[in-house]
Amino acid sequence: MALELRDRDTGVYDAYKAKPYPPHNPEAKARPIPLSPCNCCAAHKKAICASLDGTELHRFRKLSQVRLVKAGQSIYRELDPANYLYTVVSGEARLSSLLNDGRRQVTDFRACGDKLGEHIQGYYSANAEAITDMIVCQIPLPELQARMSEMPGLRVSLMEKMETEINQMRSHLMLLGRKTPIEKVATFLVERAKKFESATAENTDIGLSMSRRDIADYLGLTIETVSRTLTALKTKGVVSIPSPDQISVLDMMELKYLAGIE
Amino acid sequence: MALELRDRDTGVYDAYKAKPYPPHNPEAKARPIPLSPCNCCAAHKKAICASLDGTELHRFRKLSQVRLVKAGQSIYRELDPANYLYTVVSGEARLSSLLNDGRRQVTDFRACGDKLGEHIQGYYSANAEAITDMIVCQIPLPELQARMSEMPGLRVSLMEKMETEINQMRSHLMLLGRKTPIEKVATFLVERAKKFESATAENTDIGLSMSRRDIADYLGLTIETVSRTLTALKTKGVVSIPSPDQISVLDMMELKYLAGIE
DNA sequence: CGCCCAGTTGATTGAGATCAAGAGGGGTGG
DNA sequence: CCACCCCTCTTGATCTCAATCAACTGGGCG
Repeated sequence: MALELRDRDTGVYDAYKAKPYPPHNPEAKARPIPLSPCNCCAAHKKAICASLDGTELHRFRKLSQVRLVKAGQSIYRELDPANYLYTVVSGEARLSSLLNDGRRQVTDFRACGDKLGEHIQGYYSANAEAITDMIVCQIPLPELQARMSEMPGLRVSLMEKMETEINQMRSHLMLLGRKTPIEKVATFLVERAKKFESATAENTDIGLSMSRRDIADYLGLTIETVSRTLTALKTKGVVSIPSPDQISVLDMMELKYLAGIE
Repeated sequence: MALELRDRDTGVYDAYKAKPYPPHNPEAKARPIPLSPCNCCAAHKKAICASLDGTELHRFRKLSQVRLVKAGQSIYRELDPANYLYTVVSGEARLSSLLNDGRRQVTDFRACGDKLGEHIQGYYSANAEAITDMIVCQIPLPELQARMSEMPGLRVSLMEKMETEINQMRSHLMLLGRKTPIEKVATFLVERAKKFESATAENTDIGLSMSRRDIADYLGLTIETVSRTLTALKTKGVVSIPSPDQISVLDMMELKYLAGIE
């Protein structure tokens, strides 16, 4: 019968065992940075602290710490005690979960203004790793709780972030469950172009800070399929690929069509 | 080349076109029910209103309406203006999204005490349909907003619901992106057993209110694969299937193992 | 200079989708 | 009450596309 209850120890996913993801390195994970005011922070306007002003912001700033995380380092791991809520100031992070045998699902990429630190019952519910050098701003969770009681706006803006997150996850579920590889890759490129379009004036160049493996694990594909699909898009004249981490969209309409615009 | 940019109009998903999902029926969608106190509501302890007491609860009750929705009817549709937040009192609902060509992703099933009504910028972000006869409690969103400002506990418990939701969605992403059909079905059964175990004393009977198509669209599979996988589990002696909507778990340890306990 | 690793490309395989047919069960109407 | 239909679920046969296996390329770095 085609559909057997295959033993999961038979090495189906040997590729993952052969090349494990880099180990956790808690000591080296973060470097403190001197205090500087929030209102000149690159992430301030997009982050939860945007809802604060004047003295509130100042008090909030004193509770938080800015840290540098180098590319490849872990910010926190699944099942670590959750001590902080993080805001990405610069750089990009990858959120992921693992199965016992090493299969990985990347659940999101987080950039400037995004938060990090989803947790459940006091423990982080995913792995967060820097995929570029990063600056993050961390605030201890107990302090945040206290601040939220005093400043309802803080809780409101955190809730809004969560609503956005839920809606993004919903389309990600659709992507993983029902889209074809071409639709997946096209959707990924369109979303990425959208996320960063405000930054770069009018060009549709997309920077990929993450590896093909990261993209594959985000889209529920293999690296080979991601690579082949990008080549197919290039062949069709929809994109050009100056370098592996640089995609230039030549035909955004077509790309959106291929993405299956919802 | 195997990986072509296939035209999405070529009828790949004809099965969906041939049997469209039932149309929306806004008039018949809900029937008001006489007022009764919240503290005898089946969902009260699990729902967001659990954080209220005494006069607060009474005021809250007067703002909300209880309605009966028959199996198969729509509660709201994606892109409808979002007017209410719902709490499921009894029965079960299905949340889903559609692609243009009819492919469907079921994002969640909601039962007693769960909320309904995720929205973005004033519009519902998914379809909610009753899969059994249901009783739901609806509160107008503007009223809820106002109440939340006065009663912070309400906002806190709504946030907690959202956190739970995000964590469930994360494991759903892992399931859709990286799990095999057996793992998907086993996970679904384990989760379902967990969700309803408190209700039924000690037996591990699982009631399936939803069709095979619903399960397939939830797990990112076809109905055939769901059916075959259930049969495989039965053949292996892990479950018995007294009737299509009734699963009895004979070996919960094995089922959890097959689910790839995260 | 040559190693190493990420990415690409090619060949083959196999799991799950698709296509097709049969079984069971509930509801309706004669 | 039974016969028929309809619809869902199951089971079987076949096919296809993405995974797997494998080889090659090129750029960065010691």
